[in-house]
This record gives sequence, C-alpha cells and structure tokens, in this order.
Amino acid sequence: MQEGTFITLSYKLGTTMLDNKQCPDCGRINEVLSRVGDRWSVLVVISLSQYGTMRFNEIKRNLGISQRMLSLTLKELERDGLVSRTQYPTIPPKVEYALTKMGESFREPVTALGNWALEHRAKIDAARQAYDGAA
Amino acid sequence: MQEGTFITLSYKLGTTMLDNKQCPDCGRINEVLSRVGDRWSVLVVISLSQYGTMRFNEIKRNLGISQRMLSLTLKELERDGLVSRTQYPTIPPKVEYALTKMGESFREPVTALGNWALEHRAKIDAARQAYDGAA
DNA sequence: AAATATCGGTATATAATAGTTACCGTAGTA
DNA sequence: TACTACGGTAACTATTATATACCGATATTT
Repeated sequence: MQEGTFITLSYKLGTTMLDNKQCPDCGRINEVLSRVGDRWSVLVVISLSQYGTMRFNEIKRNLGISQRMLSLTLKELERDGLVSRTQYPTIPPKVEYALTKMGESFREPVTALGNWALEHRAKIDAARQAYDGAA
Repeated sequence: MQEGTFITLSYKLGTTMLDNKQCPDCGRINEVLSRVGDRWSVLVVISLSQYGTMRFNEIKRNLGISQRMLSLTLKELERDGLVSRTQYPTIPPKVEYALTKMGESFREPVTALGNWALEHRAKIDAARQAYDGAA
C-alpha cells in the first residue's frame, strides 16, 4: 500500500509538474509559427530582404517555388502585414512585392535561422549518415 | 526593330539578373529548413531548452502534440543530431530526450524566432483583421 | 501570318504530409 | 476485474503541398 502510494505520487509529480503549464508560450508561438514559420514564407522573406523590391516571377524563379504556392504564400504574408503589394495596370501586368516595417523586423530572426542552417548543414548531413549507417 | 530590341534587353535584364543565381543560399537553406524548420521540431527544441531533459509523454502533454507526430519528430531530430535519446529498460519503459550540443546551438536562433512571434502576435492579428475587413 | 513567350495569377487534379484512432505488452492500482 | 501509465507502431482519414493546364493581352520569333 505505502509502496504503491509512493509510486503513484512520483508518477503524479512527474506528470503534473509540466501538465497544466501546457508550455505557457508554446500555444501562442505555435499559432504564429503556423502562419509565418513555414518554409516558403521564410524563404520569401529572405529573398525580399536580400534583393529588396521584387516582382512575382522574379521571386518564383529565384526560389524555384510553384506559382500557386508563391501566390498563396504572398497573399498570407500580405494579410499578416509582413509584405506589401503594389500592382501596375500595365500589359503585361507588373506587381511588386516588398517587406513592410514588420517584415523587416522579421528579417533579423529569420536570417539568424538561415545562417544557422547554412553553418550546420554539413554537420547535419554527417549526423544523418552516421545514424543511417548504424541501422 | 530598335525599340523592340531595347525592350527585349530590359526584359532579359529584369529576368536574368536573378535567374541563374537561383538564390545561391536558398537551395541549401531550403534543405535544412525542410528538416528542422517545421513547427513541431521548433517547439520540441524550445521545450527541451526550457525544461532540460524530458520524457516522451512529458513533451507530449506539454506541447499538445499527437503521439505519432512526436515520435516522428523526435526520431528526425535524433537522426539530425539535435536530440539525444536514452532509454531505460524498466517497466513501464522510460525514455529521456535532451538537446545535444548542436541542439543547444539551435536554441538561440529558434528562441529569437519564438520571441519575435510572441512580440508581434498582436500586430499580426490586427493586420489580419484589417485585411479581412477591407475585403 | 502563325506560333510562341511573357506577365501574374486561378482551377483542377494528384502526391505527400499531418493528424486521429486503435492497439501492443507489462506492471501497478482501484 | 477493470483501468491506468509507459513509449511507441499500424492503419486510416483529413489536410496541405506540388504539378499541370489554362486565362487575356501583348511582344517577339519564325
């Protein structure tokens, strides 16, 4: 009885410690990341921050993204206030995209992430090979 | 003829400038981000960096992630060398996850991104409402 | 003159991924 | 006896990403 009770307590301790916290910020971070944290959004922001104002097909060719995905991604980024859209009613049509102020502020954490990715690419590849080889 | 030629040049200039660069780094960034850049990987790293070593179901409850997705995410993170896995052959089984050195180094850019997300959540929501209201 | 390419997209269909539900074996608890 | 917890896996469904084809108006190429 006592032994059992003790184990129960340790279980409860082990679980409830973090249980009701539910990662206080994770829910909110989750929300925002699910909007602006996807691969294409990040890459579009990187492109715009590197080259400044760009046209639709410039970004498309630059990233190797499909038209549909770029269209959707840009629409979302505009909706979230990270990218501004300016269209000129010429023929052929011309639409320019640029980062807003908030988009610029997103640049810093995003380029930090991009740099980390570049710096650790080799290490990650090595780790993968080691892991796959061990199996 | 001359006019046409000129316009052709401007087209070619407009497109080829960025065309063959193909975003020199974007390809590689793309690769890495498609592995470690997804929502759950980011959130798992944040959790582990906040609480240190954690057990499987602790992370699960903490993030509100499904068992399957957590299992897959942890396996990938382990394969990429960001997370270490230690299992104790007890009953019930006990498996502990922690960040590796490289996982720790990932923490910095990731928390920067997380902080940005938290700081700009309200602004993004406002931008969305404005955008939706205008339509 | 006819065919083709450009611009910035959208509509449709298909492939890939995320998420849900159910289950496993072993032991403890009510 | 029935139920819980642990760390998963298998099968299925829902969502999302990607590929393909097309749009209307003009410019270029053949």
